[in-house]
Amino acid sequence: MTLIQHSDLSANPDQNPSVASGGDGNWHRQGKLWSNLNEVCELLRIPTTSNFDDEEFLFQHVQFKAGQRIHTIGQPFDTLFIVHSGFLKTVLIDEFGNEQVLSFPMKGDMFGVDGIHTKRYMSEAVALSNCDLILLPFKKFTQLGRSHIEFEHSMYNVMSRELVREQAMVSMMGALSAEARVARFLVSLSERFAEMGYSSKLFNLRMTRHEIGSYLGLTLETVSRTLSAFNEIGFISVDQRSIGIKDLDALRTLRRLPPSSARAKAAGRRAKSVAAASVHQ
Amino acid sequence: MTLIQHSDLSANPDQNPSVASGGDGNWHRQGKLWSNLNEVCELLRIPTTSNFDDEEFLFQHVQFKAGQRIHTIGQPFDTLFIVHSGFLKTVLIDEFGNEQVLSFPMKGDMFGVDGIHTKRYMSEAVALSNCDLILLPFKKFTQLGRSHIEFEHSMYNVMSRELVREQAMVSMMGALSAEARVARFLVSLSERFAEMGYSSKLFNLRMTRHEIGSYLGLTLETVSRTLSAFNEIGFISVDQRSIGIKDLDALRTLRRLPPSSARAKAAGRRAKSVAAASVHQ
DNA sequence: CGTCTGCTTGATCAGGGTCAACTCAGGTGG
DNA sequence: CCACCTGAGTTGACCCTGATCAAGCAGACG
Repeated sequence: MTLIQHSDLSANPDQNPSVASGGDGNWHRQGKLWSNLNEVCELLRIPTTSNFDDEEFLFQHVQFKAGQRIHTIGQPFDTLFIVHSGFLKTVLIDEFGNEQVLSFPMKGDMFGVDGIHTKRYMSEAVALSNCDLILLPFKKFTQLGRSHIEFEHSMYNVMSRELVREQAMVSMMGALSAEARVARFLVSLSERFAEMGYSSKLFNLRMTRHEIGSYLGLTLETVSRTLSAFNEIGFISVDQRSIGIKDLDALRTLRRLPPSSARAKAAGRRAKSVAAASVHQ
Repeated sequence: MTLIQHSDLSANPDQNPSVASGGDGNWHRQGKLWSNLNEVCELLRIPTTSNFDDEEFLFQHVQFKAGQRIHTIGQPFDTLFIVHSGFLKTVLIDEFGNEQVLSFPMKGDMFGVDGIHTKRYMSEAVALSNCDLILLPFKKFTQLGRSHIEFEHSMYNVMSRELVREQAMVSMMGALSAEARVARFLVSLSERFAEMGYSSKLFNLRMTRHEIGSYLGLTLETVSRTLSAFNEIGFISVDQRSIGIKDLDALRTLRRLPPSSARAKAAGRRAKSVAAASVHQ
């Protein structure tokens, strides 16, 4: 079991968060317990033309503490989750217990979508910090799509966005060098923090080197070495979990190992090539 | 707009059947031009409780010849595609023009989903063989979801399935050795062919070694070498594009190949059960 | 018939995985 | 308060997997 250190906390993860019974009250310490549809859409960064201020649709919040598991692989699916605050990871566990990090959901991200297909979650979600999540019961979700047409579009939108993100991930894993992967990871983190209103120049990693490595298809040693190298070059400053971005542009355009050849070769087919390949060299 | 010769036809797929001729009629050589909702659902391998035999909803087919492009990156999105017959690839093109294969859509697969988010296709789809595709205008798609509830579920289903597939892809690229990737690729192809009613033991690859390599995050040389190695061991037989599966179970459980020194002996003894050999991690 | 593209195979080399030693921070308990 | 422990992180040494470079072959096609 190469599981997480806090597994003791998640000892009772079966206590289904979607129960939504107002009975025990220990999980609403943050005070904010419900969001309306407007807030949800805003959080998801999807445009809403009409006004959903009506209290007709309210969505419950649930809090998790760092280390707790939100859902596990194989658990029956009935709820989607939206991150209101906090940081998480979603992982796949292969046939022999090795975990593969798939994403690091943070404010405005949705997860649990992989459960729709088989009606069971195909991945596991774990809180990396204390989290405030919005529950989006799948039933309610589809109902909403029917009654509010633009919300329906939004949902397709979010799912499509996830798919595009995964595609970009595959592309990165398939083509980029270790340095380029780490660099892009830092850039995307920086941008994410900026979107969330935090500093894009100085932030704290919420995940371990091991988790970063798993996410990027690298070992923790390689991640550590690469960060050190960036630090020496002056691209960033590193102190444990604290990262300072010094030269974002360098990180953004960094690529070692130019995948070579294959260049014009690909366009070959009947050469209707659109491309307009912005060359950088 | 810089598209294929059929772009004019697909630009306006909602028109009634009588228009079908349209002028140049070379694309309806297969005779089958329209499918109803039942056929579409069956093709997508999603259960349908009710009966959609009504001719109310008909979906136009379009044929493409090998090498033709169905859509390109950046092209305005308005249509999803379902493969009725034939083989395709979808590719991402990075900033330097290198192509990364994302999937090999075949009968029953849907593609174009990545266009929903930004209203532009984020990938390019190319026919690897002559293809018969079903057009699913996104407008019609969402309308259907509203009027036929189980169809709506089905659509979420298909999108979720795609996402799960991508996740598995990421996991594979991040964790598996070259041999394991090629082995799994062959297994999944075999299973796909079985589903489609073809032989799972003997089939033809529709894609080049280069495309396989791109899909798996490997070079074409590595793919070629790995296939040759599998051939020597007796897992498969290879002759150019023709693949014969000899030991599916070995391929399925393979993680790492024994060193080439030991490999020669194994091959000599026709040893077949050495499959799940040395494991690391 | 020559050319082109796809495929195979060999030789070489380096990126990054593996193993190991060590430091550091935080938590625990005497 | 300090000794101790544990897990995260850093760094070095080594070496293996798979990329790169290169040569040769076969089938398709104008």
